[in-house]
Amino acid sequence: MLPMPERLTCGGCALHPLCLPSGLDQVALEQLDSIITRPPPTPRGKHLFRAGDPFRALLAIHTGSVKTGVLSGEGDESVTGFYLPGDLVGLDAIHAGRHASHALALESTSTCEIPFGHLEDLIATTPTLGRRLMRIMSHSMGAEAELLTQLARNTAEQRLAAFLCSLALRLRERGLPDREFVLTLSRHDIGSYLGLALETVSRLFSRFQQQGLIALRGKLVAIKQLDTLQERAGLSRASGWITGADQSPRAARIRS
Amino acid sequence: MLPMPERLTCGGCALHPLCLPSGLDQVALEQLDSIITRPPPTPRGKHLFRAGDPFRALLAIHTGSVKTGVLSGEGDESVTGFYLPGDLVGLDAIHAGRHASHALALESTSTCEIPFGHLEDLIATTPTLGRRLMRIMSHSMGAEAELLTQLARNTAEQRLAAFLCSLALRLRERGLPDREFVLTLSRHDIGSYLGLALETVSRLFSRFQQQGLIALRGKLVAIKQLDTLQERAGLSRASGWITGADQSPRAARIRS
DNA sequence: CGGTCCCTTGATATTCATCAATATCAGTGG
DNA sequence: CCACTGATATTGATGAATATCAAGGGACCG
Repeated sequence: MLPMPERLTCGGCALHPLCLPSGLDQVALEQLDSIITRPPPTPRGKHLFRAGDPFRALLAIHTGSVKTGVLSGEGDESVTGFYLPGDLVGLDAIHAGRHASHALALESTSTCEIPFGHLEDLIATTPTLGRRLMRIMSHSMGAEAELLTQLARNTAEQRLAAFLCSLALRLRERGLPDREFVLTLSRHDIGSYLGLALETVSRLFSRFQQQGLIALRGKLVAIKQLDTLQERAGLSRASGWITGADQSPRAARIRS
Repeated sequence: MLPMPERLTCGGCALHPLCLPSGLDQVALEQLDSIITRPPPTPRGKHLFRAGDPFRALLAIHTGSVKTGVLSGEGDESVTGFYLPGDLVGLDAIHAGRHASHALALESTSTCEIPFGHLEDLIATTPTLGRRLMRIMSHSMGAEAELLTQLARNTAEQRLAAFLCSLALRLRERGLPDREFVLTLSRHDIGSYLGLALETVSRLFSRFQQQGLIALRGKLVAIKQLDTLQERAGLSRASGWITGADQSPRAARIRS
């Protein structure tokens, strides 16, 4: 069985099960293929779109990674999202028909462009597709809410540990190496995403390394003890485990 | 012109322009009416649904207010959402078919129940309705992202000021009194929502009152100087205004 | 009344942002 | 190949914002 040469169809894409086409039948897949285009890859540091740009298409990450963010009055960037292959970028712009945030390639990134007008037409005749998109949006809302409680309630250590755990999980879902990978986000970006100063991120990385939870070489990270990292993230407590001594510096950050 | 007696139809509802039916034609409206039910009001302190419940229907708040939240392992509640009339609750449960959070009535609350299975059927034949729902979800995602950057980057004062401003705005959109209203969320809930201790919320309320920005009598709040409150929220800086001296205690909470 | 819940205010402790100095690395051009 | 340069990362010292601890005051309710 020789592998077929890769074709630019959703059906043949390895990310199929995670991305928009998941669960669609053959007919719907072909319709989707007919409206999707694959622009040339965006090089590292270039914008996919900017705040204020009219919203024309959803972007599915094919390879690479992307951050989204907004600029404050002084020009500081707040990182609001971090996207991996199979993720859909731009969903929050549907409402206003205009992007409220910018998106920037963290490495050379290839995307599938899904013109939204065409997608809406397709949805009108293919309800399955609409259901799929709604589910993705619902999922995305849940993930955002989870991040929100992370930021609101947890210590810096818990946030960073949770970030690493969730990243490892997402990489595994995509069939990518999940115990050793390159952090395409800088320390600064991670801090901005998690609401921490870049120095705090750096210090925590160092601490985790000293404690043998991870190994670091520049932007390359190796997860050594995912279980301990999960405990540090406070996830064990959320599920009601009894893990002996409470590891967290405070019993609870927000008193009840 | 005597007012018609209120009928249980979306077309006759004052919240029409904000809620799901916005922009629908007469036919679609009647279809929507045919699947929506209005259960008896939920009294203050009672649950609309709990975490783990199967997802059956979206709830549109008709009158009253609702908070959503999750429970940590120790039973502490994290408030994740705050809903007013015209808002749709439960969108994040579509994906999993199960509620990840609970919803609790903050006062006697009347809701419109929209069975999701029926709604999906309706959407299959009425694309306008699907578009409307997607826009609502997109809008909701944007709002969540905004809250997220608020929590990640701003001081306690900025968060609380922003909370009050956005609440006033939402009340105005709904045609409700927006300069004087009852806070149905407790100090504890507000703190949990904004990632602050209840004492900090209380202190900030006192400070705002001393400075004449608001007037407080228990849960009753009167907004005295919305413009100053907006400055405190850091919104003026985001839009690039030049307001003279920088009011914030630190130039920027996260260094660039 | 007595109890409970919610709020307010004060004193103290702690996390983490900020300031600052140095180290590392990638790219560029001599 | 090496100096130069700018971006990025690490590490230490300090201070500020805010959580925590503590005590008391109202309001509501049985």
